[in-house]
Amino acid sequence: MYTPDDIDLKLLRQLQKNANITIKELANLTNLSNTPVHERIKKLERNGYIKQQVVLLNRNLLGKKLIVFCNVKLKEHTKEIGNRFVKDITSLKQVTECYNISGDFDFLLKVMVDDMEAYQDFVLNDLGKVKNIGSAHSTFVMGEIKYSTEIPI
Amino acid sequence: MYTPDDIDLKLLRQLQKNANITIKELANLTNLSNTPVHERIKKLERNGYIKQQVVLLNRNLLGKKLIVFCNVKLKEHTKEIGNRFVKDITSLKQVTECYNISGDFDFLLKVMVDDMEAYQDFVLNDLGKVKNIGSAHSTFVMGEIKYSTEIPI
DNA sequence: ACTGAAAGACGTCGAAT
DNA sequence: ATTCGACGTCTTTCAGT
Repeated sequence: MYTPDDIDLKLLRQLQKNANITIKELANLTNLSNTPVHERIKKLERNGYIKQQVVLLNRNLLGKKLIVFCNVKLKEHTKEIGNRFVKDITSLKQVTECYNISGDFDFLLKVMVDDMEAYQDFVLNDLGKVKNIGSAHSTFVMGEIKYSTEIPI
Repeated sequence: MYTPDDIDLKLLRQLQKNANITIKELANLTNLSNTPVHERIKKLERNGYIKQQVVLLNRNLLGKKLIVFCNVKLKEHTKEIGNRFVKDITSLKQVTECYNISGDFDFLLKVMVDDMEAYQDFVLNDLGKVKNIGSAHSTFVMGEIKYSTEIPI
């Protein structure tokens, strides 16, 4: 098992802020030359520390004005029913995040849609088709204060 | 104001899945040559549709085993107190997301830490220093079912 | 607005230390 | 494990349609 050292962590911190940065710039920041920087990044990728490289889009410009956190409780808590729910919910593209949580509810969904009408449609046509949902409670996002994909390292 | 057409949307869908894809590959997918693909991407960047290019890291490998959703209610709801809270909370690196929400609480924080001990430390030393918090309720993540940065377009 | 090709920059690899 | 240098590929630009 591979453990990143301080230089690796420095590279990861830079890359999760801006993946466009060139190897040459990273080499300057770490006082190394291209090759070791390149090899370190490849090693971090091979070992699963770097999962993916993506662009982040502006959801408002693309019409996705509404985020809703939807708390869901299942009717029963058997393994089969849980697995089925996970499979169904994962396939819904409006559900960008889903967590199994502690407390009064079983799952927390982050749902991204155009507007309130689209959310109503989501609840009726998408969530409505998912079996064994006992209850659901929606919390509406009025303002996005902070959104970061950075892991605090 | 610029509005993306179907080809632009196709490019955006690809790029938010994988920003490593080459312009040549995107050109093949859209039956275009390099130049228009390159120009379209630059235009989408200039117009703010593409905000950022980042790598996504594996939080578990980096020791961030615990995510907590923390619901916060302020003591008072004046503009000054709200602004101050936003400023304070935004500066905390463990708070990766923060939303102003409807319902019994005012804000929902997504907090990422190593473990329960680190969360206790966060609540006492970081959240504890933020003024005007009336009450806070923590929901612990037991399992991450889905996490995607993709905007559903 | 797109094609095709040319120029330049960058990622990538091998030899050497 | 790092440096240097060379090669190949991709981004980027430009003339032409």
